[in-house]
Amino acid sequence: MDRQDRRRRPTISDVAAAAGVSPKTVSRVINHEPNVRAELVEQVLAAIGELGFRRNDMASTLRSGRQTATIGLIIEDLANPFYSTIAAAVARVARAHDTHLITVSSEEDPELEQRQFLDLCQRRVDGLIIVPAGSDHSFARTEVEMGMRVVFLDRPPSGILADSVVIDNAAGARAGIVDLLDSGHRRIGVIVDSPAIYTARERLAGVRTALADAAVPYDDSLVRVGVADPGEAADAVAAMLDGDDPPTAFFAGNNRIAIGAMQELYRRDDGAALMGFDDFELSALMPRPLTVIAYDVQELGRAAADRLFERIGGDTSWPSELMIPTRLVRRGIELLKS
Amino acid sequence: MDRQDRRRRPTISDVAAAAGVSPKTVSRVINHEPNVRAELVEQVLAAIGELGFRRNDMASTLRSGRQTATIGLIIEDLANPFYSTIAAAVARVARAHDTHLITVSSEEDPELEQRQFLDLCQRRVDGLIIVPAGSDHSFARTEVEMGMRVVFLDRPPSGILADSVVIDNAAGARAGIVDLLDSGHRRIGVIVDSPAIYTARERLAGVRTALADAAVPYDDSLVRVGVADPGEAADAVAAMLDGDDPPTAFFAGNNRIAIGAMQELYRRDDGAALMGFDDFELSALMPRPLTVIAYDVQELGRAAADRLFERIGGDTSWPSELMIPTRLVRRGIELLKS
DNA sequence: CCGCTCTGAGACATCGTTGTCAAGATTTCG
DNA sequence: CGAAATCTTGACAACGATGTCTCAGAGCGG
Repeated sequence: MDRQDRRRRPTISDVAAAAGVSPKTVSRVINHEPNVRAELVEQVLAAIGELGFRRNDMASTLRSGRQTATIGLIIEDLANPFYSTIAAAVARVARAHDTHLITVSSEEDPELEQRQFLDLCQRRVDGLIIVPAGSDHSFARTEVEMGMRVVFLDRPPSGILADSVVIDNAAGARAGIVDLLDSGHRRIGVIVDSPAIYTARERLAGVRTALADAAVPYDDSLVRVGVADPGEAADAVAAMLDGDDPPTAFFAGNNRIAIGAMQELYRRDDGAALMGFDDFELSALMPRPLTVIAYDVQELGRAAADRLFERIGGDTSWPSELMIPTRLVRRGIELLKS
Repeated sequence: MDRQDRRRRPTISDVAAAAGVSPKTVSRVINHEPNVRAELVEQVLAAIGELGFRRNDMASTLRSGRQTATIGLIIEDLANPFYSTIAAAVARVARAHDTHLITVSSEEDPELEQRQFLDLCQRRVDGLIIVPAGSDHSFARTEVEMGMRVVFLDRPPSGILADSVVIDNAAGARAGIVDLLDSGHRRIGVIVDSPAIYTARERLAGVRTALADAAVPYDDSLVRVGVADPGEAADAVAAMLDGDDPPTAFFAGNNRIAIGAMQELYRRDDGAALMGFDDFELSALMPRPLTVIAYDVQELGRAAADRLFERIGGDTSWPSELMIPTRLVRRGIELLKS
């Protein structure tokens, strides 16, 4: 058996010839158009089976001007559970619309993000969901003007007017702080990521609102921004605990920070309360159970995909920003007193 | 601002008109073909920028007969970390080949799997990686004959001759049993999934080989097949422990079984040794650390993608079956003596 | 100054499919 | 029974891009 001799793929014309009809009639049959004699339908179907014909979707799309039934998703890294959960949710919605999903990773590189975006536009996807890596998306403007639908996920767009679906970061952070205040804490150490990051900014804003509402003074020595990894978070916790009038509770602005903070508290066997933001796989299994501001990651992806398909379906209303609510998940804070 | 008036997407002819050249010349410019006067190149590029032209890849592919620079991946469920890890690995390889990846879920439904497969063929992807859900893939034969490259992942194909990349299940299971035997265990309870499943079959075969090599009789009362979930696994463990001459060690054929077995042993505070197959996120954090036969899931995806791109690159050699080795990861079995 | 090669540019056909239109065949119904 | 309505079918062009071919003009040797 010679594995080289691959038959040429039969075209609609080959089928037509085999069935003794015109190409157009074959087209009618494969598209289930009415008004074809039953006998001819049989012949055509037989020829299709015989030859193993399969319509070339690209040619079909080109000619008919129909949608490509493909959408794109640009995320930072598919190996990250946060993003793979989103991808799965988007894929599920896409399938419900008989649409395929092309997922690409931007690897947090704004330049790559832009290349991937334009690439997918060249493929004429019907729409794009993008978790922004860069901070300027004006490059997308031309495409949007020419009909590309774009939904921004987890972070709002900049330099362009478009739909977005984000978590209600401010409200979540606020609720977390309020909960700590309700437990009687007055000195709360706040550790967040760089304010260059949208989510960090929003969460810090929520913290300030909660403190202001409770008339608790905002103490700069109890706030540390720009913390990027667990190690730095641990250091920040240590520094605050070693200061005068140390905090009795900590608010960790994301899960990496929560892990670092937890480690330091655990190491010192310090009983301070800890509130995290972002739930994660292992949070229930940390050395001490961790109470967090959680949200439904699937919902995030689903909502963005739903919005995108509304657009694809013809919705031309003004761009909207949809906020996914957060909820406080309490996990045995009492254990922290041990 | 009227959000309805989306400009028609400019075509190569529009650019040609704007630049005062022929469409072919525009084509030459965007494809970096030689022999175009520098002055004209400038004009064309200016017109492209002006109009926001972006080549229609579908039309380009259709005419030139080039590849679509897209591959497909059919998995069971993207939300499952095993599959998302594979998807990420495949995507990485694809990107290195400037190729996009369409990932679809078969949801373990053989019929859906077939539909998805044919769908992707219609899109003329350059190749497909498939984690088989069904047990007969002869439907793929026609496509393969007509040039579609297909690589089977994690399970070999049936009803068709094609490349596959699988884990060395038999050798892994064998190594696990040998390890238990070396620790002095002679009565080993074996619990595996349904033999209808390739991996379960292979693993059981590996177990038998190891026992035979060590001249340990194969005791039917110590083997339970067709165990599908943790609950059943726990029951199986219980039944064996309650029997005459109970096992001193257990071999769990997959991670769900390991979890169930672990729960039952923990519940009874039974000190029997436990060996799992498949590593998983939490295995280091189980009530007791779990020793497992592990393998590199990323490597699995990477190897399959590499094979696929070899094929796409023109390799027409006889189909191969590549085996990914396993390794034994020991995690404080001594703790089990507690 | 002639014939030659080589370069740069466009005309045209074509990839595989489908929208449009027109023509012949058939049915319907007054 | 004949005109109108309907059904079937195919010819043709076109979607947007590019491969092939042709041709005008530049450059060059003798």
